[in-house]
Amino acid sequence: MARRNDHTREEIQGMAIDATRTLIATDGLEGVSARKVAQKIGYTVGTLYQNFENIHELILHANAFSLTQLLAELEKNYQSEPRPLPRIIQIANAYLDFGQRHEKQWAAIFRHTLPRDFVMPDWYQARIDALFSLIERAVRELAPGRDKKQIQLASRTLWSSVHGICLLNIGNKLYSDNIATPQTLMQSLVTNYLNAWVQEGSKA
Amino acid sequence: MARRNDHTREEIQGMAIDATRTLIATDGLEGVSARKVAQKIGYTVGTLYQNFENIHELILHANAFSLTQLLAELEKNYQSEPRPLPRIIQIANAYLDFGQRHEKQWAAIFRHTLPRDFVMPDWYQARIDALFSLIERAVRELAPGRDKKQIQLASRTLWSSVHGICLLNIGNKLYSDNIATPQTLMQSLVTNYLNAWVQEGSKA
DNA sequence: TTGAATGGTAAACGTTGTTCAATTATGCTT
DNA sequence: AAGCATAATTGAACAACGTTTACCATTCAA
Repeated sequence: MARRNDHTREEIQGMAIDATRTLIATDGLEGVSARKVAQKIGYTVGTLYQNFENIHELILHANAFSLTQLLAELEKNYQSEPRPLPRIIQIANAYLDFGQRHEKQWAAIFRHTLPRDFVMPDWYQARIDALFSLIERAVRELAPGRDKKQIQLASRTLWSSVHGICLLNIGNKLYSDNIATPQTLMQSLVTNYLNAWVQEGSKA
Repeated sequence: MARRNDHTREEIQGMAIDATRTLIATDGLEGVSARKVAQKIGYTVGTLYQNFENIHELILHANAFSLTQLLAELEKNYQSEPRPLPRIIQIANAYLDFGQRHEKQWAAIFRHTLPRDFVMPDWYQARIDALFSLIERAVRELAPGRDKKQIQLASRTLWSSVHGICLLNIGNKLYSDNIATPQTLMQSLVTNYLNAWVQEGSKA
């Protein structure tokens, strides 16, 4: 039954990635398995393993797709707000919002652990870097005077923190007290941190 | 061969938890399996499953142990420094330090995902709460005038952020640029955030 | 038309979590 | 002391997992 549907190698890969994405979206990362993906695209596992090194590569492709989506949404928020500080707040909230709307996908990105010997592909690392450079760009416009090292430091600090808030928001969906919404935490973090950081810079 | 070594139920449980802890310490969370734990304590899987509901309960016990260790170290740093702000910085650094010294254990705590139907036991949640209440206590002493809601908000924000920095530090052990150490990020976060937060409070 | 190369399958291997009937050792009763 | 009930322990089994590979079928080139 070879070449049954005359699917290109690229087509099969695309179908597999799509199938993986929907599996993640419905059942989370744990719901993904080679056999399920294969069955979803009408092939067998063997075929899958001729198109992907292993299942991690497949998941990485699915996650890269989510990262691209995420990046696009953040970029949109970047452009819709010219004032530096509100812009950063907006981006942080968009990040939070994406995590809430696509909880499974977001979790899949950051919970997926690849084996020790697996080297992260360049095309994947590039997407991570793009995320960091977006926020770095926004921070730079907030304080154009600071040197590169300082801006890097601040953006990494800020983004790690933003990420931490998202993480705890998803993990424990608690905060049963309906006052402290994740948005409130985010607001508190970004404004306080950046206000002090800008002040510290103008003092020197 | 029943009751081979006359081990109490409690003894077997303790042995299993210990074995799980060392497995985590050496091979990480992925290195844990029911059969490996059973073999390490000289029993078979069947016995293990008479002492634990499932493997998640076993891992949870191992992680609870790590949490207790962590809490003890943070508490030590709490008492060794009376000034509120340096104290918080010290606790945050101790958190970071613990994550670096016990990387596998730390990762096991926060990467372990329990199945959807699994209800987190009280004795486990209690340890998480203890962590949060420690930092809440420290923040309260920094700004005794603020009301409870505001202190809760600030400590949750702060701790989510501290956690985020730890997380990205462990995940990507990069920061190849030897300038931005995680300690530097931590310092930047805590001082800037808390300085602005204290100021914001005295203004009202 | 034959031969080589490719596409695809199905079965196998070792591992995982989990269950359970069968066996064995113990404590209690007679 | 003998027998019995109870508890502890085993080892095999099950389904699902990632991964490999021998084999078959199809296409293309010569």
